[in-house]
Amino acid sequence: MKTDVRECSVARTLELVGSKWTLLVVRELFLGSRRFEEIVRFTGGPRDILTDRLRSLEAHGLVTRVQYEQRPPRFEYHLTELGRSLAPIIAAMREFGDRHLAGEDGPPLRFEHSCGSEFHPVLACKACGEVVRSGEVEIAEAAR
Amino acid sequence: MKTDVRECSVARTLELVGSKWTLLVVRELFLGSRRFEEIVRFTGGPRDILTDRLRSLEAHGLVTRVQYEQRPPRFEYHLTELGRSLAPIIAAMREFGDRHLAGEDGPPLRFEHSCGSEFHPVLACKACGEVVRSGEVEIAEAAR
DNA sequence: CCGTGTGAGTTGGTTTTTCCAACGTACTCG
DNA sequence: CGAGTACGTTGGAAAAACCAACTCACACGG
Repeated sequence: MKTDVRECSVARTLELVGSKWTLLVVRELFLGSRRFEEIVRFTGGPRDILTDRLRSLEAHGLVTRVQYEQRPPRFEYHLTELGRSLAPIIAAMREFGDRHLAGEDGPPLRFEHSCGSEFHPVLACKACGEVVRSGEVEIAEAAR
Repeated sequence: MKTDVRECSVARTLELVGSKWTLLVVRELFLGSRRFEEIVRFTGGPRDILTDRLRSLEAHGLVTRVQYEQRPPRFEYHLTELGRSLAPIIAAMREFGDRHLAGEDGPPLRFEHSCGSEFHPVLACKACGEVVRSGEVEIAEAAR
């Protein structure tokens, strides 16, 4: 049996953020959580796994761990520039969830854009600048 | 210890597509694979797990399993409309991978926006429609 | 009509991950 | 002093993933 695994950007990205809890950690950091206890509380993930995910994100340069207190030693987690560039992935998931798996309660956190109104992230097409809705993006070509 | 897990669209989306191999199966279907053996070959995933993922995607209405031959029984997998609306998620992951984890080979997946040009996702503010740059989004209120 | 091949799984057993509760450490506060 | 908080680590159980081999149903070549 020939095994002809496709090397692609999607697979490579999933290697960084594809394991359980990782993207929830990232979401939590986007939502403004900085401390370990917050991440535990708001994701609901096991502490040891979350530790592991944070270390892994750190190792890949998506997150920095900063000591903000020496006595006792306390740390904060921040997304790096690279980590923040995961925003479209989180945004696309939010969009999908909002549209197709909506709960009654709205988004748990409110962001504000510099335009003054509440920020709801959506994906836009870089070429035309238009906001993209589900169904407007199609596969163009199957490059086998 | 209070456990105040955040119910959000990201978490709900991850419940559908967050387990290992699922998004690679979806990518494969976007790339035009239809048959089980193709999915096995191109994702490299274990057959039993891939079976499980396909059943799960089917159960959630993201994929349909169609018999295209009775003797011997053979099946095809197709993304449903709902499944195709995962495109922005896959696109965002591809974009991240292309930009930051690039291999030599170009992007295997080409998406097309309805405007006609190749789709590269960027983040925009839903309210004003403007493309967002880092630092333009602030937390308005922590709704914990 | 026999042996080989293909497609789509299923099975049994091993390995790897995850999960959970409890513990440790290093403080602060009353 | 005792309780509480923050940030983990540990050990063992449970769940998930992995793998090779097997099944079934047929098709095809010799």
